[in-house]
Amino acid sequence: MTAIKESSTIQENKQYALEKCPVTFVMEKIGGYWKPIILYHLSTGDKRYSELKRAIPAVTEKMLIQHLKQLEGDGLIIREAKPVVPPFVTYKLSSAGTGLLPVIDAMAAWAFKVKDGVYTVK
Amino acid sequence: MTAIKESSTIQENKQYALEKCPVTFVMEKIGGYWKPIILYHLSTGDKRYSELKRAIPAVTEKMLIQHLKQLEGDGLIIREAKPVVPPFVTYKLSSAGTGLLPVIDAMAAWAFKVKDGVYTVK
DNA sequence: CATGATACATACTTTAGGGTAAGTACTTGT
DNA sequence: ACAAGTACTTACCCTAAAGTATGTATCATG
Repeated sequence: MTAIKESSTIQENKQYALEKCPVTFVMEKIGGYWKPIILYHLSTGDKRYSELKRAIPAVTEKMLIQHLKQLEGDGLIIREAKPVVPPFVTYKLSSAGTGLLPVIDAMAAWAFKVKDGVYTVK
Repeated sequence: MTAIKESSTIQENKQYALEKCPVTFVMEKIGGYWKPIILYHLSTGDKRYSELKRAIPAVTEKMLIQHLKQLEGDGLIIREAKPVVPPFVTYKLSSAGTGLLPVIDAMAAWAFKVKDGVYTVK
């Protein structure tokens, strides 16, 4: 989680967009590169950290926890750690995270329409 | 439109994500900072370039056309230029772009639920 | 006694996206 | 003759997000 410069225009614009545009607000939450994928994997049930890692082989560990932490910080997922060793940590969707599933579904529906040639894209 | 390095891992991962995850495919299309906002403004009807500019005062001209070109290139919007001087250019949603509106709506619905305290986020 | 599995952390580098500032071409209005 | 409005373009800079590489703690097992 990188430090942010409050003075930069990009941050001011971010502010503007967040106030003016609900969509941008959502993008802030699920815009990270691997976030939608993580959310998708959690939509099919709770997963351990290592399960997620194996499910998404292309992501690095740094990116995985970074996004998990952000999603947790944003209240979209819930982390549960059993105080055992070796560690046993599970992640699951919160109600807010579950509420995002219709968004994910709408996106997937559009993408599949594109794939099926209903729309001509790119 | 910046040149991209084909060799970079980020591009490889992009490929992976695009194939594996329909949501990421959508993000690619509407993930630009001002794209959702542009789409939103076009959802209420055709707009001239200058109208969009005035409607979104915080965006710079460079960003505005850059994103308009990308959206046009992706087939989400249609550009119509009348060969007159001063120029008269109109942008409107394509059918693919219109098909994205449910996604936008689902996002907005979620954002408003968060605002109304239905979910606890951040 | 050292290797593997668990779930991370941390220092450093790269890259893509976004922003700034300025210029272009053509015509109408003052 | 000069500013203003139209729709861009182009060269350069800066930053946030992504990636690389390596390290940590604890215990069980061969």
